[in-house]
Amino acid sequence: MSKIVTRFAPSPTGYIHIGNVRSAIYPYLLAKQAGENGKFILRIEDTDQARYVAGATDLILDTLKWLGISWDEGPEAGGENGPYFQTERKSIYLDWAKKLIKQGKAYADPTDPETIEKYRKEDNEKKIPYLYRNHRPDNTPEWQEGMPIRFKADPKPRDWHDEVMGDLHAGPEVQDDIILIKKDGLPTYNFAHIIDDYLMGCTHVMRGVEYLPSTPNYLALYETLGIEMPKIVSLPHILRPDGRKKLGKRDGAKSVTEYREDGVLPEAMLNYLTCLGWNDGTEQEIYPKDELIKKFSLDRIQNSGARYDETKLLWMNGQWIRKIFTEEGVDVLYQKTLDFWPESAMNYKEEYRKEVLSIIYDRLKELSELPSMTSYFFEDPNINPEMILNNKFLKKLSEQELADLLKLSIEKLSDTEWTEDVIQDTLNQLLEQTGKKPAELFSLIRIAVSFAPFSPALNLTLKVLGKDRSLARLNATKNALINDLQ
RNA sequence: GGUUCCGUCGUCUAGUGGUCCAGGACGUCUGGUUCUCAUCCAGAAAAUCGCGGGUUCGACUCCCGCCGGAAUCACCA
Repeated sequence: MSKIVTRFAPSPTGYIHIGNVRSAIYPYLLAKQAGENGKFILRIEDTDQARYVAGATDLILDTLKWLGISWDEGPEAGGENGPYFQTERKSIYLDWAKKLIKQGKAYADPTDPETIEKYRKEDNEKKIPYLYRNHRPDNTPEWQEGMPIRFKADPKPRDWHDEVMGDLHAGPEVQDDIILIKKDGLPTYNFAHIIDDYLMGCTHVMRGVEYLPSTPNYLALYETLGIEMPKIVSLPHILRPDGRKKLGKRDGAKSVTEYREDGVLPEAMLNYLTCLGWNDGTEQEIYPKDELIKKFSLDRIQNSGARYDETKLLWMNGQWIRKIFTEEGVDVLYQKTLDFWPESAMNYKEEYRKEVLSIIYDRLKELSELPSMTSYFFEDPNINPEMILNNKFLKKLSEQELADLLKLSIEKLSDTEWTEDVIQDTLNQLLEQTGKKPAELFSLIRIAVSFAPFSPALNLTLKVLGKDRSLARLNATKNALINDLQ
């Protein structure tokens, strides 16, 4: 198998959001698929000092780690091709640019921004496309610090192959004298990524389709630099839920870590995002990471944009919660829920929290629902007789009748051995004895004990709650009903 | 405006000339699982395959035109 080196090269301008994580996931998957022959590099493109956000790099690292995406080379990991921050590679780019000047393929540009702006305006007014190469100065000075360096374009028709988009073509009119080195001495993305990808041995350049229009310029650069072109992989956009536009921060694209706080599992996130715009041709929906790595393929990446659908992500999260519980057990799932329990749960033993988790897990879509779903297991609920009296199954019964039913239930349950099976037997006997429908008796007991809109199966709820506490709550509710009567 | 890309159920998608009056999943609706909310199971509705022409015995699949949408045209990445 041939070597595969991919990279994710974010700029530290903020958090990673839903719309752009995929350009980290896909290259990671592809590199891992190659096993020993694969390498995934993380490179920080911090050449824009104006947009630089302190702490953004940590945010990026944190997000990738959470998703389970590890890098073979890059910040923290190190590697033989470092440094991995572009600002620390400043002199490398400058050397390459100077070499190009010497060969007459680039030039120092003394033109001030105002003049450039004027050219642009004039061309716009004349309704001709603005191309800087039409305004190329005749005599260019020796380069000195503080002066940008421009590439001397070699405009001609360009054909290339894109692993996702297929065979592509562009005419000379899109090729221009792009800036290689800015006046602050740092390179532009256009130049830096080409040098870095080459030096780092990248075999694939995976990035969003927004770079597709500038690819002809890159092609020209590869050519004059004498660099073998890596495979180009253009990833279609992830679209806003409400339209066809690409999802960006401006449209409220949530950061990936925001979902961590909501209790979305990284497994589900990775699964959902990978399958948004990619599938293996089968009807499978749920893929663990190792399977994603094994099955991922460039040629099955969709070439049109995909609408982001949070509902499906949440569905998938529910699937993953259940999958982890049934396949790996409570303990594994419990470890993932640690940050989500209500405060009151901390007064209880871990074993108890696990018991609670075992009976409510299949109702969870997001882990953040844990507190509202489980609070009555940890603190006594407020007794609210209205909830019983207005219940659709119970409102035809009188308060007296309800109190009597509770009284009888308390008596029977007091003599019951507290296991789920025996509790169920008792409940069944109660049904027979009272002649009530399950909808009536069970609803009554369930509400009396939880005052929650819903709960797990009654026998399990009682079992986990414990005998003393169940009976105490039943009594309290019964008394409240009786007080109401007087 | 120039350039380029894209176009199958509401959404994500399968489909590479006949097995497709188009399959799966999410969502929606209905029913079932001794109470609730979910889960799970069963079922339903939902795509004249953007439109119009060709090619062909036959097209969602190939060709042309049109329309629609998007991206991009920075000393940002």
